[in-house]
Amino acid sequence: MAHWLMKSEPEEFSIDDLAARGREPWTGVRNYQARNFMRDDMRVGDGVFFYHSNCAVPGIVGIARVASAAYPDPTQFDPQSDYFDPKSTPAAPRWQMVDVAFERKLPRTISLDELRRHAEALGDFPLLARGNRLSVLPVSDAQWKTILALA
DNA sequence: GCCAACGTTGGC
DNA sequence: GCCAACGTTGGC
Repeated sequence: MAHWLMKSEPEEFSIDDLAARGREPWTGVRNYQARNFMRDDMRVGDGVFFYHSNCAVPGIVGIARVASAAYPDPTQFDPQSDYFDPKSTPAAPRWQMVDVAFERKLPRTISLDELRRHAEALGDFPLLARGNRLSVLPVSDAQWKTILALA
């Protein structure tokens, strides 16, 4: 079973929003590397760290699960959507996504700052890499355990 | 709001 | 196929 970290801006969609909805299509990923992780490597049941980005205290706030195989993100075909991609067509969709299901909220936020303080234990963790901007990234078994133990 | 990092676009 | 310009991400 693989593990992942997925970023969301809490003003757009927070862990509380996911808790309220139960399950949510992960729309709006427009980065090929992130898409490829969802399309090629994610499996139903994989664990996901839900990360709040672009906010007062960025960090991991909860646990979710991959709840579907990848399928085309409908927002790419919708001219009204912020995520509309005029170069994409239903016959040849560019962007894929998965559904994500709420599992639990962590008792407290494991902040980016705290994660940095455990950089050594976390080893090669892409979230902590300089200039990292990926919104979907892999988490190793060891990293998953290390981070869960912090909560 | 600033700006560093970095991905994408498009002219050549 | 190079690379400058531009847009976006996301921490601060």
